[in-house]
Amino acid sequence: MIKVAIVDDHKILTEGLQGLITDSGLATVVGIAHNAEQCRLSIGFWKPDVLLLDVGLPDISGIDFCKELKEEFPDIAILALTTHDEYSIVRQMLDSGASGYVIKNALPDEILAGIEVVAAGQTFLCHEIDLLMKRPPGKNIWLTERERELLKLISEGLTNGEIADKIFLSPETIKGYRKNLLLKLGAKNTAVLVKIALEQKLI
Amino acid sequence: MIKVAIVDDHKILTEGLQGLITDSGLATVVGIAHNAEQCRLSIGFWKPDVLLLDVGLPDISGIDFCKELKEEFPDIAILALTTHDEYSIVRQMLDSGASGYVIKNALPDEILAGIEVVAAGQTFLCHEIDLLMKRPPGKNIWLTERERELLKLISEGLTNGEIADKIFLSPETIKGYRKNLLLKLGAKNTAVLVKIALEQKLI
DNA sequence: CCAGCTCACCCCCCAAAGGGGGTTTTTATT
DNA sequence: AATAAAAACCCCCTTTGGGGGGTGAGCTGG
Repeated sequence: MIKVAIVDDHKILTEGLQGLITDSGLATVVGIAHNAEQCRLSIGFWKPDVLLLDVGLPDISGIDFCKELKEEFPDIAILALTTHDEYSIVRQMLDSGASGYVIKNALPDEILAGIEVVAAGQTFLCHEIDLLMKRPPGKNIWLTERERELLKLISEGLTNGEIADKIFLSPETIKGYRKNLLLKLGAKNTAVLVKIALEQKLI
Repeated sequence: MIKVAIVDDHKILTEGLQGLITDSGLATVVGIAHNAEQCRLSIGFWKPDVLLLDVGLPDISGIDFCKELKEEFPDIAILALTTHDEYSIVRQMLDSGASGYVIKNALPDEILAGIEVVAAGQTFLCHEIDLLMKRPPGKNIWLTERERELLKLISEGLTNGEIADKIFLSPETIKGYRKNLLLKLGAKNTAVLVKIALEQKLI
């Protein structure tokens, strides 16, 4: 029997999930946490095979928490369970060591299928996310470290000069990055740039 | 016995909720819909006393749907159930006729309490939202129709001149609005303005 | 009735952003 | 060894934005 632990701050959802998983006969729920801290304290006792992990935790980003868990417990398969359907989030979760990704409005069966597949050591994406990840390249935006950093500072309202001072680069360089970001995201100006950045959760 | 219907696209959550409500003995679940269209078709048969309504429906905005339902069925008490904890969303839901507002990570008991209170014709806000709404004025941002319109156009990348042409005002007037928005939202420039607008869900 | 708000309008001035064109060096990946 | 991509840098020129002032009409609620 597959041992599953759930980390999600929506109490109603975790209860629903627990019922769903238990009734399926596929797995047992060995533990539930409503934030990362609770999970850290208990996961050693639970010893789950699969961890259902929400991305929007109250205390820390699910992406960072996934990285952290994978370092300490590389044998636990992590299945992301979240509302976010943006390429950037999915990619970051998978890069952080998640074995699968299921969105919350998927069919209950998909979650069970996901648990089964990742427990077997394979990768699982729910239908909608699978389609998303397979879109023609260019449709899904991906930025470099530097670009993401710049985008963050721009969205915080820093001017080219201020950014230059902060990260010890020439203002002309910042200008270059800015132009490139406008091009990459297909934005007409800073307003649209910030809008797309937030909508696509690039920062 | 209070008759409750649920409209939410998260199937796992609706199942969990159904169990929770049924087990409480407080109410019965007379129907579940996963989008607005399903709800429209069935609500006449269900005749619920209380409708649990998600704000993030796949087909239409929960705010608009709430307005629509309240016009056709003014006797049904609507209890918003959502992840959003932004002032603007709460206020718009209440203005649209919702009798209560509960966030999804509230305790299950709060949802039951909410159902009971709104069924009795009163207003209910879960603890967190109650605190939010009672913050000192000025802390919660509220914009006029015009300001929201301008903010939307700005975030779509239109320049003052383009906006002026579009809504038949002088570019200088648009400039005035822009200055005022920066002041009201405490933004340093357009980048921050758009960021706050999206974060606070003002548009 | 008048204080307070919204909406609309106007001026000047300079800093910042955006469009156009470039170059070089480092660092992966094949 | 060759290619490609990322990272850093540079100049010119025009448009847009943001800071500082200000005006007046119209509506509303104490």
